[in-house]
Amino acid sequence: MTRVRKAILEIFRLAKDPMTASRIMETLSKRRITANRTTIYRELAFLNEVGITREVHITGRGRSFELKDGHRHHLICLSCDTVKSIPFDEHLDDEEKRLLRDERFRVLDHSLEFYGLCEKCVKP
Amino acid sequence: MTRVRKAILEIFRLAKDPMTASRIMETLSKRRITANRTTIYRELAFLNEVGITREVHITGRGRSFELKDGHRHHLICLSCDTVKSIPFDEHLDDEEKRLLRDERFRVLDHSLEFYGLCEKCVKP
DNA sequence: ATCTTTGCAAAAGTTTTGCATATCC
DNA sequence: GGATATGCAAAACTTTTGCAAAGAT
Repeated sequence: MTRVRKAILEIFRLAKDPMTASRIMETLSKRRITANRTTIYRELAFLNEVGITREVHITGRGRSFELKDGHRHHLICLSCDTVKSIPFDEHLDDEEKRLLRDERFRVLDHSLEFYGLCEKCVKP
Repeated sequence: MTRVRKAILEIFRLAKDPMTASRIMETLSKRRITANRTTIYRELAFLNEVGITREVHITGRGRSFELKDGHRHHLICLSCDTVKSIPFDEHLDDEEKRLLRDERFRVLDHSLEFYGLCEKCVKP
């Protein structure tokens, strides 16, 4: 458990959104923590490999990462650009079973993002 | 309907996978069609804006694009790296209704990718 | 002492911008 | 002719690589 790793994990803990490499760099420098770009990319690769984080792709934000916890899906507001993470949806279990049966595809993981209007933006 | 646009649309028609900008550039040059990088990025942006294509993100492949047709979801094999597009799954309608009711989030679009093992790779 | 992480410099890869020219209808 | 598309050069941004030094257990 090293200096940079600790700092990055702390950022992930506080983050409400999936974080890109460059947002992590910005956040680190705001906190006056120096860390090289290379180190950050390597750390992100490491955290992914060992299964602490997972990769997320949101249109318009590029490659991002988030902690692996119960929140697997995302509600992305096209108007205010906020991202809300929501818990796993059981509907997909049925679909995954169907894919194994009909397509003979064994699902190991999935990624699901909803794009639309959040509560604040849907009203006005 | 111009030279480059026609060529790119033809590539999308023949493509079985979502295509990245650089794969489109490679394909064009294989066919001895000259087109500038800039033009390709602008053309991809245009096709997206007018709704002919849509953006797709597949982990390990970066930003890709595909024609908008009935095939909205993807089965991505983690072993042989092939991508199969499959039709829309109605299970999500229920989930989208639930999100409107419980989260007050109005879904306008979504992105769903399954990662796992395809028929060929699941056997051995 | 050994294995892992870090920094640095440099390269490779991706995407965007501004401006001038060509093409389309 | 006027709008739109294209090419070029350059810049900005993102990610990776190789090697040497520092840090962790």
